[in-house]
Amino acid sequence: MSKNLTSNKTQMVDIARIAGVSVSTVSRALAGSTLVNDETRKRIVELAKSLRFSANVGAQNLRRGQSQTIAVVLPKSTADQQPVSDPFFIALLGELADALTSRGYDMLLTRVDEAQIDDIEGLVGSGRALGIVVIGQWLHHYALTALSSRGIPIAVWGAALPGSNYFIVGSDNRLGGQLATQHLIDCGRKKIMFLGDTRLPEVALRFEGYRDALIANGGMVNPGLTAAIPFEAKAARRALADLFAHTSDFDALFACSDLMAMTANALLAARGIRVPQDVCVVGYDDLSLASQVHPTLTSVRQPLADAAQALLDGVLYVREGGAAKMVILPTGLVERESTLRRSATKSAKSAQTKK
Amino acid sequence: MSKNLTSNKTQMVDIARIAGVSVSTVSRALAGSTLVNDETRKRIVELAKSLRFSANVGAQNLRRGQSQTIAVVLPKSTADQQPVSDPFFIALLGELADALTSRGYDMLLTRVDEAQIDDIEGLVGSGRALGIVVIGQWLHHYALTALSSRGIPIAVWGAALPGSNYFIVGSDNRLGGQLATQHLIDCGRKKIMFLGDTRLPEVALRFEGYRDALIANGGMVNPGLTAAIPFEAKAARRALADLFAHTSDFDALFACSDLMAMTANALLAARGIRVPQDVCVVGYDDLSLASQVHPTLTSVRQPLADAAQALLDGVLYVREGGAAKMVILPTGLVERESTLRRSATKSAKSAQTKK
DNA sequence: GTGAAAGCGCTAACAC
DNA sequence: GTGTTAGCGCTTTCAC
Repeated sequence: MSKNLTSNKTQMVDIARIAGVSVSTVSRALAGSTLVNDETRKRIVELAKSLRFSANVGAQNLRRGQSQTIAVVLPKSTADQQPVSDPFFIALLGELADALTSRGYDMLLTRVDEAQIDDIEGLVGSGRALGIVVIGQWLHHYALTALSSRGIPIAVWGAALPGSNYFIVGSDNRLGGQLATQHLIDCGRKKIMFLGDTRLPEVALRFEGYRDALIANGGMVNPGLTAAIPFEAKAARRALADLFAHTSDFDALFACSDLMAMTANALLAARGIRVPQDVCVVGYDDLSLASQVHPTLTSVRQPLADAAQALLDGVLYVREGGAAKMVILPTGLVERESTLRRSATKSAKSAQTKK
Repeated sequence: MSKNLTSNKTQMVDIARIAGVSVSTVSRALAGSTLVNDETRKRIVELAKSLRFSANVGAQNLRRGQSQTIAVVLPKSTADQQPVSDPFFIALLGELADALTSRGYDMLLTRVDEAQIDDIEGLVGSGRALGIVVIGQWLHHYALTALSSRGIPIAVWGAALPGSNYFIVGSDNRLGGQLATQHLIDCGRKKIMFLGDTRLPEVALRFEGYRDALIANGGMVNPGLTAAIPFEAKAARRALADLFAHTSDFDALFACSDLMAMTANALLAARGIRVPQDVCVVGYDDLSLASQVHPTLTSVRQPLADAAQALLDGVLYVREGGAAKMVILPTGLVERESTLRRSATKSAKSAQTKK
C-alpha cells in the first residue's frame, strides 16, 4: 500500500494529509509549539491520539543529533553463571529505571563481561545512548579511565579511587565500616571478624572504617579476624563454610554484604551458634530482604534512590562538559535482630523488636 | 569544525574521505559485503577500528525501517514502593538480557504501573523497539489482549489463560503445584497448608495442582489450610505473621514463592517451630538464594533460561505474523533441607545434605 | 568493484 | 500561523 519501509505505521505525513495541513504544522503541533493556531493544534493532537500515533524516535534523534537514551551497564562476571550478580545492584538498577523514566530518558540495559568492556563505547559512538551508567567498578578501573578520557559521558557506581578521572558515585564506605564496627563494639563484642575481600576498593574502604573504629576504642586489627570472603554467593558460601570449620573464635561478624551476612547466619545456625546471643552479625546494603529473614539483619544502608539520581546527574553533567567528580553519599546503620546492644535489657530488647 | 549536529563524532563520510573512497563503499565494506574488493574492505575495516567508529544506529534503523531493540516491561505496582518487585522477575530479566544480547538485540528496559500499560504501545509505535516482552501478567489481561490484537508484537510471561489472544510463555504451574504437594505427602505430611493468592492466574493453577495431588492420595482440600498470602514482601510478612498467630495446626507449607517460604521460615523460627522436623516447607521459583539460607529451601524450579529464549522467540514470531501461542515449560522439584522424606533415615538424610 | 543519487521520518531555518 | 525546503547519517538501487 505505502512505499515506506516501516511496514504501515502511521506517520506525520498521514496525519498531515487527513488534517489538511503540512507535515511541519503537524510536527509543530505535536511538539506543543505556540506558533501554531490553537484550534489547529487541538485538532491535530486529537487526531494523532485517535490514530495512536507516536513519532519515530530514530528519525527525531537523527535530525536533532542526540538521543534520549542512557545505557546502563551491568557487570557479567565470566567466572560465575549468575544471571545478575548482586541483589544490591538490582535494587540500584530498579531505582535507576525509575529515575530515568521519570526524567524522560529511555534505559538501554546491557550486560558485559570484563573482556567486552571496551565495546561499551560503541553504545555512545553509535548514537544509541547519550551516556553510560556503569554499575560496579571492577570492570577494570583503567578501562573506565580510558573511556572517560576519550570523552564518553560516563558515571560509575563504586568507590572513590584516588586518581580517578571519571565521574564516580559511591556511598561513604569508610563511614559504613566505622558505624558497623562501632555498633558491634557497643554490643560489647571483643572479637569482631571482618568478612570481605579488601582487594575490592569498596571493601578496602569499609575495612579502613573497621580499623578506625577498633583503634578509636583502644583496640587494633587482629589479622586472624579477617577473612577475604568474595561477594559471589556460591563462592562466599564455600569460603564461609571453610572459615567456620576452622575457627569459632569470634563473637561478632561484620559482613560486606547482606547476602554474605545471611549466608553466614545460615551456616552458624547449622552449627548451633545463636545470633545474636553468641555472635552478633552486621551486614551491608540493607536489602529489603534484610527485614524478611530470621533473625532480621542489622545492616549498613546505602541511599539507593539518591545514588540513582546522582548517577543520572553525573552522566548528564559530564556530557555537558563537566569535569569528573566524586559524589559520596552518606551511609547509616539500621539496627535489627541480628545484633543486641549491651545496654538494652533482654526484655526491653524483645519488646522493642516485637513492634 | 564540522557542520553536523551530532557533535564531532566520526562518521562514514570521514572514513570515506580518508580512505579515498565513497561512502557507499565504506558502508558496504563495514557490512561485510562481498561486492567490495578484499583489500579495500580490509583497509576500511582497519581504519574504522582505529578510529573507533560505530555506525549511527538511528540512521541505520531509519533507512532500514526497523530496529534491533526489544523492550522489556517490568510491572511497577502502584501499591508498594519496592523498586523491583519479585526476585524471580529479576532473575528472568537477567536471562533475557543475556538472550537478547547474544542474539544481537538491544534491550530497552521500562517499568510501568498498571495505569500506564497502554503507553507501552508507543515503544513500538515510535520505532524504539520492534516488540515487547512483558514480565508479569497482572498488568491487566484485557490491556494485553488489546495490544496484541492491534498488532503489537508482544510476548508475556505468565499463566496460560483460556482465551488469551497474545503470545504467552509460562511454566507448568499445575505440575509445579502437584510436585510440591506430592513431595510433602511423601514426607508423611497430612496437613499441608497452601500459601498464595488464587486470584492470580499462576497461583490458581498451582492450587489446582495442590488439589489434584491431595485427591490423588485420597484426600481433599481443607479450606482451613489455605491462606491468600500476597507476593509482595512486606504484605506477605504481615499476612503470614497474622496467620501463624491464629493457627499452628499444620505440618507442612507450600508457598507460592521462595520469598514467601523464606519469610514463613523466619516467622516459624521465631516461634520455635522447627523446619523441617515440625513443619516441612516447599517454596517456588528456586531462586539462587534458596540454597543460601538456613534451612536451604526445597523449591519448584522454573527453567529461566528457556523462558527467556521462548519469550524472545515469541516476540519475533509474532512480529513475523505468527499467531498467538502458549508455551508451557516444564517445572521440577529441587529437594533441599526444608523438607524431609519419610523414607529417609535421619542419618542418611543428614549425610546427604552435608554434601 | 565502485560511485552517484535518492530517500528513510522527522525538525528547523527560512519564506510568505 | 503555515508551507517549503534542506538535511540529519546511513543503505541501496541503479549506473558505469
